[in-house]
Amino acid sequence: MPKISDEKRAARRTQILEAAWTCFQKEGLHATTMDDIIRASGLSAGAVYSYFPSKDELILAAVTTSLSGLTALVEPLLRAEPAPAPAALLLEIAATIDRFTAREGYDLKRLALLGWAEAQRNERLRATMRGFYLAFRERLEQAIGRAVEAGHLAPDTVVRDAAKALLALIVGFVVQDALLHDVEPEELAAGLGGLAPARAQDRLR
Amino acid sequence: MPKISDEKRAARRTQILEAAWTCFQKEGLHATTMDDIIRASGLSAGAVYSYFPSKDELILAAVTTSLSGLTALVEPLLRAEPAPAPAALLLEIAATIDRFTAREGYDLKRLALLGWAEAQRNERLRATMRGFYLAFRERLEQAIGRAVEAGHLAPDTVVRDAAKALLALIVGFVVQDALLHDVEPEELAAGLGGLAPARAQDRLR
Amino acid sequence: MPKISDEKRAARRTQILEAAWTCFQKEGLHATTMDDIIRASGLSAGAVYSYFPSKDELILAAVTTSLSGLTALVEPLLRAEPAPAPAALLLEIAATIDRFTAREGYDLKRLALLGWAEAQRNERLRATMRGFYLAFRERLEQAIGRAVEAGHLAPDTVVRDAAKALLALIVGFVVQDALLHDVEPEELAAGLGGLAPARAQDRLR
Amino acid sequence: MPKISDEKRAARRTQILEAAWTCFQKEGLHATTMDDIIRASGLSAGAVYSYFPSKDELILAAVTTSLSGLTALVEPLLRAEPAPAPAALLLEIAATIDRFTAREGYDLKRLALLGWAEAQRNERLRATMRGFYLAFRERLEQAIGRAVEAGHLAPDTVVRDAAKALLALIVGFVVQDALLHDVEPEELAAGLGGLAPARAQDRLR
DNA sequence: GATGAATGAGTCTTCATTCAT
DNA sequence: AATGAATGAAGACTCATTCAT
Repeated sequence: MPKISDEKRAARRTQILEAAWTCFQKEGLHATTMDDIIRASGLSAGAVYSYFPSKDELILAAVTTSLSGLTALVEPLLRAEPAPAPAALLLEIAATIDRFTAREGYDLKRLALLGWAEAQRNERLRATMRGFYLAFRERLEQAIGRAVEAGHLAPDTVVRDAAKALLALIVGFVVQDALLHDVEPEELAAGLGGLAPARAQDRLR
Repeated sequence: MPKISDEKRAARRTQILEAAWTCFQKEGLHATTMDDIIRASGLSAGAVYSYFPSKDELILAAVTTSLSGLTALVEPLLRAEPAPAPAALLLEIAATIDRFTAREGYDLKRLALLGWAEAQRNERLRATMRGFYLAFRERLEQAIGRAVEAGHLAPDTVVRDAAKALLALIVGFVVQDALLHDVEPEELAAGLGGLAPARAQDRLR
Repeated sequence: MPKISDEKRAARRTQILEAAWTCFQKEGLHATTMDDIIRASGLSAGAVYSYFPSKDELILAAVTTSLSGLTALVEPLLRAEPAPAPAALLLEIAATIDRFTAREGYDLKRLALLGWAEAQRNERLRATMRGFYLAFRERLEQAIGRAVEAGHLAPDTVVRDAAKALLALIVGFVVQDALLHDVEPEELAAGLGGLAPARAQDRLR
Repeated sequence: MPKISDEKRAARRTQILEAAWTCFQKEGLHATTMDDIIRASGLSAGAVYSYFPSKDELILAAVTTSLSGLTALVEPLLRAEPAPAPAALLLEIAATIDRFTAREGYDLKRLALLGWAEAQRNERLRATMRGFYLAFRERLEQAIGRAVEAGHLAPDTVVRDAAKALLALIVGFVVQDALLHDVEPEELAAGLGGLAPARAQDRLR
């Protein structure tokens, strides 16, 4: 019988995670010290360590949680009926990321950049992100398949390739906006439309 | 006269930079210690510090140099005559990045991810990268303008938006391949073609 | 509750300060490394740094504390009733400094010399010492004023000038004894008496 | 047969010494790096090291030279005929120090403070300074003896004690002015006069 | 003789983590 | 269970001195 209830434990976890999240995107993953997080969380060092055994674990949890949150938000868009055209889907997803990002104190885009960099040297983080992005791309593939069925795309579309391009557009939007702060979801979607070949013979393959 | 010749100075600089470059992408920017770089360069601490006054400066130089190298490689593609269609241009650029990356010991994609993350908290790096990407996007705009003139794209194409989308595709390719290692330039280009709307009314705007 | 009591905190602070004090006068301010002080204090690096955020701060604290200690000792002499003649006051002050200095392990005179040198390039230390010496000289002025009233000195004595001369004698005693180790308070006081002009016309002004 | 003449060698030595002197009093003995001195001297590292084998040697030479320069200046005052009263002598010496100090770029007082501090841990410097101050005090004794003979002081004056007091006044003036910047030679001399006992029974001994 | 690039031991300081209370 | 003081291994950087050219 734990002295504190499970709900309280979960609340504490969230409290710490949000503190970490805030610190991470303000200072970066490495420049953030455990002391920063401890102070921001309002708990003691011991308390924080009883929830997360190491800084790496905290990083992993922060990134994973934020990824999950994003998934939950984007998922409905992928299921939308009737199936949207890719440009419309891109618009919705980018706009959702923007909205999510705008939440006070949290900048998902920044955290994404930090996570990608960290994944280069953190085995577990890399595996986790890999899994997430593969799953996400699969969902994109399905959505594109439905767009083909809906007649938005040509029947001979290679959905796997199209999903890769669409994922590139999405993460590329995140990077570009994080660095340049001048990309609107609408511009991106319009831009994709603009890149469509005017002549059939210009289509590759 | 122990005053070292300019070439020798430049050679030493490159020697250090390559050591840093290698270490950075193997370990990440922060996990790499100056001692790592010093040992990898084969010089002494003092010598390294006489060429680069701080680790930050070394990071900046490493990222800047790699960015410049890439620019030099991509530039000819942007000038190609006759103007290529966007998908073809994307293919060429992605393939060039791949080839550049494949150079022994250097993985440009990784370094790019690390640089973006670092730019979040390094003022000077951010400014430098910002300048680079803005300039690069402008070149993309010009190339797209020429593609319009060549009849590859519709006359009413908003080149600015199209350039944003194209840049997103390129950096998105870098991220996706760095994380998933399963994206080929050809697939990306084909995917872009596949995303082209089958029906006119699906084009945004 | 590992929250340490205030007394314990103060005791630790003193412990570190005494370690620093000892090291400083044995090795000088700059030749003393933080590691010397850390080892002498019996604590860890982190512990020492949690009490004093930098070496400079430790130097400042060491000098300030020793200055305060001296002030506390000398203050009663300045208030003595009836007001002593200057030579007697000088004797008492010098003897007090000697006694303070003789405390095991601490040589106030040495620390004073080191502090003066350091004050040349440490802004805050300079300001602190300046404040201390100005206040001390003011107290000397008051004591001299009372000596005039007591009839020890001529009514037309310029107390401000006399205080400057008296302060010079005191700090000059410190320097001379630190360098030559052959000056007794009694000799100094007698010497001041001996310097008194035998003829009225020899008095300046 | 040396490649460069003796005069040139001496000139180089002076050039280095003056550079060192300037740096030392601007930055302090320890904060001054050999590189500072090397750059200020306009010579190469090797050249400087061929004249002074170590930084300590340079410190010793700088202090010694400045002490000698001062001696040369003060010596005539000590020989003055007819023998001056102590207050007058003090005035002259303090004024000379002030004038010497005012020479562009050189602040003898600062250097004196730095030298005293350094002497605490530099055996050779300590010995050198000790010798200088002992000799200087002896010269003061002689001057005071002559003041007694001239009738400025009482015949029973203990010249040795009086010399100690006079030396204290002089070095105390240096310290006080270096720290507070508000002591004029005239005030000091007048102050000494003011401290003379109004009543015979106040004289110690 | 002269040069100044190179050396590398040594400095101050930080910070993830632990554990006595 | 909780606290936060303490640990100590590293890390970035400096600088007196040397020596190949």
